Amino acid sequence: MVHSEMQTPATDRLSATFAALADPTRRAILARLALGETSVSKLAEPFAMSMPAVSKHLKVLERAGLITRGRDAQMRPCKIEAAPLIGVDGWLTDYRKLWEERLARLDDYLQVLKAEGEAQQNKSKETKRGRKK
Amino acid sequence: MVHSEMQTPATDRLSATFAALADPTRRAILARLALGETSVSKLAEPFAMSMPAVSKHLKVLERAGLITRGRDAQMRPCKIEAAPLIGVDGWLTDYRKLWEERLARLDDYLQVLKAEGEAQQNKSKETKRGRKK
DNA sequence: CGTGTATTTAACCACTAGGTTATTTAACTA
DNA sequence: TAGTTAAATAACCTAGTGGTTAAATACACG
Repeated sequence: MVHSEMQTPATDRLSATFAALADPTRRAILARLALGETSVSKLAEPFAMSMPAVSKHLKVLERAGLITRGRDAQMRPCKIEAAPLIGVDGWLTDYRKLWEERLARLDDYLQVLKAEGEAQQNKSKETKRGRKK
Repeated sequence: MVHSEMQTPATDRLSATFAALADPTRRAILARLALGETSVSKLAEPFAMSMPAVSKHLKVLERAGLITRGRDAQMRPCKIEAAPLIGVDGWLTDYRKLWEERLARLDDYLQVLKAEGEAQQNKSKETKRGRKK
């Protein structure tokens, strides 16, 4: 029962998107591309790294669907694609209430204190440790 | 001549957040924690992996600030933290116009977005050759 | 043709990431 | 004191990532 099976690290779309965005160089490239299509050389200019390194970053972005590449003579103009970002936005939607609720609670703090006995939320409340706040 | 200088992999906050979110197991853990605090064992239950593996995932989430851990007897209840997600939301804001413009132009694009969600479409329409400038 | 330009690919290296099993720490319980 | 439970740490393995330099590919032009 050894570990003869290794799983693919990030095959799904969302994982690929997040992984691609997890690098500051790639995010800078996207920021540049948000202004318009550009060649690879132009993209590489601001960075203190070799062209092959940039080329690899572009490949990661392309495989994540965050950019597409065309052809203009020797140049391969890169264009940003919004679809994966929409995916991130959608994923984030499920968690927005997390901080929006918290802000709302700050506003209604007095009422919360008042309505302490009112049991509207029946989430896991069984761990009764004396946690004073 | 040699390459004895290695760049920081992902020290900044946003990179750490994206890197933490780039794993389906960790996103599942976050989804579970969005419902309320839970112990590590409870978190590990749905996954076909060992506890140390889950523990490592939790450490990644913690270092990204996405969770905090308390203490309740032997258990270390994990709690989701919204701050890094707000950071992602803020970063995304700069790119929202990218697809909102597009939505304004093609309003049936909404249906495409709704219909997909898992489909990886490599549409090769609109590959217009750039011709000479 | 050959030459210059733009970009990718190949081969390599150090380090990281995600998993395992085995061991250790920490806190409750009898 | 020992025993049990919850979780973390240690040591290890394999594959992936981010960078390098050197060579290969693709295209335009004289």
